Formats: sequence, C-alpha cells, structure tokens
Amino acid sequence: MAENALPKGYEPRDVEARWRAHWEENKTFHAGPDAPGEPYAIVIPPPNVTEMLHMGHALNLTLIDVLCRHARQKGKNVLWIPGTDHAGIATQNVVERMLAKEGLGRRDLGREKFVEKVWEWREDYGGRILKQIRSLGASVDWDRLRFTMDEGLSQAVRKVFVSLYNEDLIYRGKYIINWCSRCHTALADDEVEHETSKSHLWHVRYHLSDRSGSVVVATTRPETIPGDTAICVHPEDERYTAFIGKTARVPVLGREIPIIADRYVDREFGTGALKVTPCHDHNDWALGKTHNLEFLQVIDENGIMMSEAGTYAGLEKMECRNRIVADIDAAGDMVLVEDIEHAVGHCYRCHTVVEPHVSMQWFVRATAMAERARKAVPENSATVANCPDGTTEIFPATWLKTYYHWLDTIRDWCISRQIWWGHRIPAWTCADCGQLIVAEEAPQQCSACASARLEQDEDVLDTWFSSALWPFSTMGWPEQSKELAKYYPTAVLVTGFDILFFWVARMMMMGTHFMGQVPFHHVYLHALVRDASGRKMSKSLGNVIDPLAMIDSYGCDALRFTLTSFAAMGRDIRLSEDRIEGSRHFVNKLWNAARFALMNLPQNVPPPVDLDRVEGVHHRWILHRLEIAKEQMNLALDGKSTNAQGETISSPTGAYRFDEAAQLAYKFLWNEFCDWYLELIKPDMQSDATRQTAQYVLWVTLRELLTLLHPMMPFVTAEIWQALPEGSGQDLAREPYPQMRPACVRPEDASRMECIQEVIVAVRTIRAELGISPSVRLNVLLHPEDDAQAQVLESARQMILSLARLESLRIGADVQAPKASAFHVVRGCQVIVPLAGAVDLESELARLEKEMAKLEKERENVGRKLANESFVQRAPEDVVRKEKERAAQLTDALTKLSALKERFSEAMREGD
RNA sequence: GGGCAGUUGGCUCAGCUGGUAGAGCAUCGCCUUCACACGGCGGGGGUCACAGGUUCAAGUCCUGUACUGCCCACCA
Repeated sequence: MAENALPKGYEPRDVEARWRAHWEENKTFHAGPDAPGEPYAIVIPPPNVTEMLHMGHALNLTLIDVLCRHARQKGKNVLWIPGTDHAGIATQNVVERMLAKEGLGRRDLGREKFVEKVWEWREDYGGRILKQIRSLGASVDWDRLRFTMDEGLSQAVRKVFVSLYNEDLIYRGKYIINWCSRCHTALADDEVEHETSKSHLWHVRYHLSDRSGSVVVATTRPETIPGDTAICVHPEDERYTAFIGKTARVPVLGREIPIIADRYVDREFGTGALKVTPCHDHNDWALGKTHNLEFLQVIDENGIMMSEAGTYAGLEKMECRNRIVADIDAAGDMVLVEDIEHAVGHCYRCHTVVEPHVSMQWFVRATAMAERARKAVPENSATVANCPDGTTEIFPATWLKTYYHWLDTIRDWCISRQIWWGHRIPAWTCADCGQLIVAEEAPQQCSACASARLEQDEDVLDTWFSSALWPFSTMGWPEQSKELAKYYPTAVLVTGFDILFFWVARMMMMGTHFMGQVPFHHVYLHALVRDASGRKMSKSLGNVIDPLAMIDSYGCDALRFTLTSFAAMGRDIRLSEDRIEGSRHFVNKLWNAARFALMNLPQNVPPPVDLDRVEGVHHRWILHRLEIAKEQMNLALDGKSTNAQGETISSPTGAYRFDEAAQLAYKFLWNEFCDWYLELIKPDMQSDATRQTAQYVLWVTLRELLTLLHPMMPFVTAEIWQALPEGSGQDLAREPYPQMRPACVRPEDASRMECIQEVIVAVRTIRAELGISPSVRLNVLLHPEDDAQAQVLESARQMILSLARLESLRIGADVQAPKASAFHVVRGCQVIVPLAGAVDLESELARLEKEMAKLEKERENVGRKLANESFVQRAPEDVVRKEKERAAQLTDALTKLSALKERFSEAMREGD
C-alpha cells in the first residue's frame, strides 16, 4: 500500500483559497484570439458595482462556470469576460445616502465634485463584488476586467449615440415621460413597476358654462383637476352627445374647458366621461395632441403644486388631493366616492410612485431596431434561412412569445436621465444661436455661428444604454479588434429572465444594428432563486440566504452543486439551507472515496492493463457505466454527444440541462462507484493476482470521474486530482474531457453484473427482514437458471461472499434447499438462505407470502394485458414480446417460490 | 384585460419520442463491517389537482375546470 494520503476531513476553506490563488496567479483562464480551438465566449452579466453577491449571482455565475469549464475540457478557446456595471441611479443613490450622513446633498458639492465622490466610492467598494465573484470559483479572464464607464466603453457609447443620432434613430423632444420625484429623473417604461393598490374613484360634477346642465367625471387623481383642459366623452354616447362642443367649468377653479369627443373613451367605465389633463397623464397627453388642447402643467418635478394650480400652489400633491376633495365636497359637487383597486406605477429603484411628467428628453426610435432583433430569433428552423444577422436561440423556448410580444409593442425608449452619474449625453447647445451639436468629442466651436459658448446637455444616459453594447464594447469595439473577429458573436448569454427586456432584447437590437450580427448564438434564461416556501428573497422578509455565508459553512462546491442540481429549465428555484448541507455530504462522499482509492493505489501510476480486454465482470461493468456517464454528461450540457459507434446523437431534452448533469454525477459517484465498485474491489486488493487490474481500473475511473465532476465542483476535484499518482502538481482545470472508449461499452457485461447485484440484494433483504444480525455470516445456496448464469455467479463468488457477508456459498443445479430456508428468486436463480434455529420461521413465512403476493399481482396485470386481443394485435411487436417475457419470468419465479414455500411449510409442521 | 408557467409520496423536485411511477431530504428497523455515522444495509409511503376525450395502453397527447405563481397592459 502506498503512503498517498488525503487529510481525513475535507477542509473547503483552505483548499478553495489555495486553488483560487493558483488559478489566478497562473492565469489559467486567460484567453486570447491567437490560441487554438473553436471560439467559445461568454460575457458576464455585469453586476452593479453597488451590489453584494446574492443567490441570483451565485446561480448565474455557477451555471456560466459549468459551461466554460466544460467547454474548455472540450478543447474550445474559452473566453469569459468579467466586469461590472456603473448602475447610474442605484450607485448615485448609494453615494447620496452616504453624503446625507454627513449632512450633504449632491447639489452642495456640485456636479464635478459629486462625480469625483462616486469614483472614489467605486475605488473603495467597487471591488467587493469582484472579490465575491472570485470566491465562487468563476473561471473568468481577470486580465479583461471591464467597467461600463471605462474609457473604451465610454467611447463606444458616444460613438453609438452619435451614429444613431445621425441615422435619425435618436431624437430629442418634449414628451410626457415617467418621472421619479425621489430619484429626480425620467425613467423608461420598463423601469416602472405596476402594483395594484386600494384607492378611490371620485365622481366629480363639472357644471356647463351655459348652466344648461352638468357632466360627472370619474377620476383617481383629483389633484390633477387644476390641470384639466378638456372633458372627453364617447361620440356615440347618448348621455353626452348634446354636450359635445360646449364648455364646462373646472370645479373650484372655475376655468372654462371644452367638451370633446373621442372613441378612445370607454363608455362602461366610471361615468363614461373623462377629464383630460394632458400634462399629467399618458393617455391625456395623446388626447391633447390629437385634439390640440391646451397643455397646462400644475405639478412640478418635486411633486409640488405649481402656480397654475391657483389656491393650491405650493402644496404637496397628496395634500392638494385632500384639500381639493374637501373643497369639491363643500361645494356639493362630489357625487360619489367609490372604493377601487388599480395599478399604480412605482420606480424600480426606490419604489416611489411615478408621476407622468412633461419634459425635454432624448429617445431612441425603437421600432425598426426591434424588428431586426425579432427577426434574428426565428420561430423555427424553417425561417432560419431568412436571417441576415445570424440567429439566436432562446432556452427555454417558452420565452419566445414574451420576447416577440415585447418587441412588437415596443415604444420609443427614453434614454436620458436627470442624474449625474453615468455617460453624459454627447450633445451641446450653442448659447448664442441655439444650434444643437451632437459629437463624439467636445466641439471647440459652434458649427453654425462659430461661437465658443457651447453648453453640454446636463443629462446622462440610461444605464441600459451602455449595457446594451456590452457583448462588443467589452471586446474593444469600435476598434476592429482581433477579439471581435474571433469571439463575436458570443456562444451563449446566461442570465435571469427578469432582464430579458431591459438587457437581452436591447443587446439584440444594438448587436444586430452595429455589428450586423447577433450578439450571441444562444440565450439561456435561468430561474429566480426563491426561499423554501417560494417567496422572493428580500432583506425586508429576512429570508435571504447569503451565498458567502453558505460557502463559509458548507464549502463552495456544495453551494455550486446545489444550484446546478436545482437548475431545471423553466422553474423557479426554491433554495433551502438543508439542500446545501446535503450537497456537502456529497462532496464529502467524493472526498472519502478518493481517500480510499489513494490508500489502495501505488505511489506511481499503476501499470496499465488493456481496458478493452480487461478481465472481471465488475471492472467491465464500471468501465461500461463510465462510458455511459461520459456520454450522458455531454447530452445534458451540450444537447449532443458522440456514441460508441462514433455517431452524433442528440438529447431529446436539449442542451443546458444542468439538473440532469448534476443528477447523473450524483448517481454515478454514489450509487455505482461508491456503493458497488469500491466494495467490489476490496477483495481484489487483498490478492496479488487481482490487485494490479483493480488498481488500474480504479485509477482510470476515478480520474475520469473527477473530470466529469470538475465543472460543477472545481475545488474538491482539483484537490483530489493533484494528490493522485501522476496528478501531483497538475491542474485538473487544464485537463481535457476524457476520450470515449468505444470497446468498453458492453451492455451484456453490465447485465451480468446486475444479476450479481440482485443476488446480493436478495440475501441482504432476507437478512434485514428476518432480523439476522450483520455479524452473522450466512451460508447461502444458489440454484442458477442455466449454465451460463452459473458461470457468471461462479466467477463472482468472491464478490458475493464479501458483499453479502457470507460464510460459504454453494452454486449448482444440484443444491438441495434445506426445508427451513428463506428464499428468493432472482432472474430465475433461486437464492436459498438456510436458517439457523434462532430465526423466527413465522416471519420468514410472512415475508415470503408478501413477496409472492406482490409478484402475483404483477402477473395478473401482465396477464390481463396479454389476454387483451387488441393489445397483442396493435401494440408494437417488441412491447408485446417484452410483456410475454415478463409473464414467463413471473410465472417461473412464482412456481419456484411456491415449491420452496411448500417445503418450508413442511419444515414448520415438523418443527411444531 | 391579455400571455406564460406550475399542480406527481410528509417536504423539494425529476419523469425525453405515451408501454409496469423515480430521486434527495424526512421517516421506520438493523449496524461503531479496516474510505465515509456528512456513513452502510434494508423497509414503509403516491387513486400523478379535477372532469371529459383520443388510444390496445396516458403522469406523459387533446379539451375544459379549479387553485398557485409570474409577466405584459395608458380603462380615467
């Protein structure tokens, strides 16, 4: 025995720290366009610099890492670009909060100073998330770390802005947008989250100016009444047709407004009459435009009533609401106050209620770009031919419709933000002549009047504007870099479905427009991580499971394995700590299996034996199972594999089946390698005649098994690998995927081994159910079905003796079962366990009867099927054949068992 | 109002092209067997949400219902 040894317990903390450092120092994951291999690139979904690592990141990074490490094993040229997002509003909020503690506001500092502060903050804290990415073992290329505000990426942003402007795809204008009065900025439509909340529908009477009558309108926002510039009714609504063209007076304020008609009005809702406030409602804005109404702004960007609101000027809007409701009520014009539930928009960053607000903003004209992005994701392979930009496939395909729908109904994208942290809009206005100049670099003088008094636009761009360029801006665009030539389009984008619109769709739009090529071939959308009862993890609920704490308690591999095994497509992940603990047990199992192997392996590489012709049914079996595992792992991750005949086969369930990959690894390691193979070779290790073969097969199997597991659990596998003979000092992360060994695929041998296993299980079952102590060594008789089976069992004599814990084993057609024996029939082989006096015969009889009843029931089912003529006629031949075989098998087993039971009953009678 | 998922043992989930219901955890019994008690061996536990339909055969395909969750949406 060798002195190879691993410590008794696996200590993830030390091991992980060592490998993390090793991989980084050796630049193991550095990639470059000149290296060989088919390109395989992935860009990280850049976390916000402000963020701390949460389970969503952990899942995302783990899945990407599994793909990257697997692709590297397959000899691909793998580039994984890491980076972070400047996250405009979020980061500005964080720094503002920090300043607030010192009693400072951003305006106290001024723009320049404030932005400086943010950069300082980023210097101090921006590295946190990067460190946390490291702790997960993500195999990114750290030499290519990017930040959306890097000079290179900022240049890309300016270039894109200017090009789109010159193509008339970016324009500036005064429009109604979503305004967050807390963040003090415009928001894009999808940055507004709608939530239903309880409110009231106020029915307010508006008197006609000519005193001929009144119209009651229903509103959810009485505070906007001062901004009313019309009342709108449906043109065919008999209740109101007489009023159309007349004027009415705004309650309390008394201003005169027209009554107009538009088919937009829903006659069923409220009173069927609508007050129109063009400056404070999106719909009313549109109505105001078509009907050429007055635009009257009464609420300012801080949510305070403006001078146009008359007596209400200066009030906060909610206060105004209360006052105006009271005043209308006092005037006797509040007809009804209804309780309703309706959707109210909130800021996705700070959750403040969003106010429709009219202001000068920049927009991207989205329709044409959206159409191109849509076309690049064909519905089926038939339409692939018509895709000049290449194609992107979305996994799981259930998201396809959602993607289409969003692009089909897209509206122009508001890209300007009234904050200071971000890419400042490259547009200047001439203070003298008002000329607008859009340019990549600051112009020296006005292009129209040559004035030098140019003022840059105050706004910055939406954060998603720069992240939309991420797949190519990180590779050096607008330079025609070697990276772009080699790695673009990237292989796959892995991200959560929650940013399908924010990010994925916009990358598709920008990628197709500027590169003429989709940014990625595949999009894999993973689930959200929830808590054990399905709730979203949030600090306020206190149900957050911190990945770093989990890594600390259970090890990174345990966390990674848990996330991988949970990542079934199209389903949210309900994570609980005991699942992670369960995975730690798995990691530990591997560790201990490796310890056992090392105790039994020589110091050096064991002398090879010819695996294609290796003796020993258990060796042949494990090698067969190993081949299957290799194939299955490919199928699960790539969706395709090469089989023993060298043909390409594809998985019916497609690629990115992380859950399948994990389960496969789990079963192979635990249920096959540990439960059976390691036990089976223990006797081999005791004898010079068998040791060498066992050592070699063990060594090969363990090495390949480690390779298969490595993408999911890189640390523990790397640690074991370097302790193995020939692994010492080497890095598993650089090891290729094990070659297929077609000659080792031998289903007949696997079947023989299964027969042996079933015999062993039969003895164990008898022992357990009859309460025979494991320490009692049994004498067992086997009466095989035929000579071939006899030979198989004979060859496995040592294994059966060992695993079933036997004193002696007799195999033969001539064995005579003592009357007082326990029985089982396995594949036609009678398994006979003679019972010593101490055993309770009654319980054996009960056990036997239970067993027979089970078989009897099954035989009935099968019999019924075969008796059904239409089954025999219509079912496929091999299904019928299988059923017939099964029937014969059951009959045989029952015949044998009832004969044995007869003898057994005799024994009991004699015993009495 | 539209769209999309989900509903399988106590819990969390697999189940591909329809052919005798699986796993992990939990549970019960036995076991300190020289890799592992973070372990070993064996057992118990499911009318696959409900109702129809297609089929020789349905957890698996079709239709409908119920419940849960998510996304989208400018009915004030």
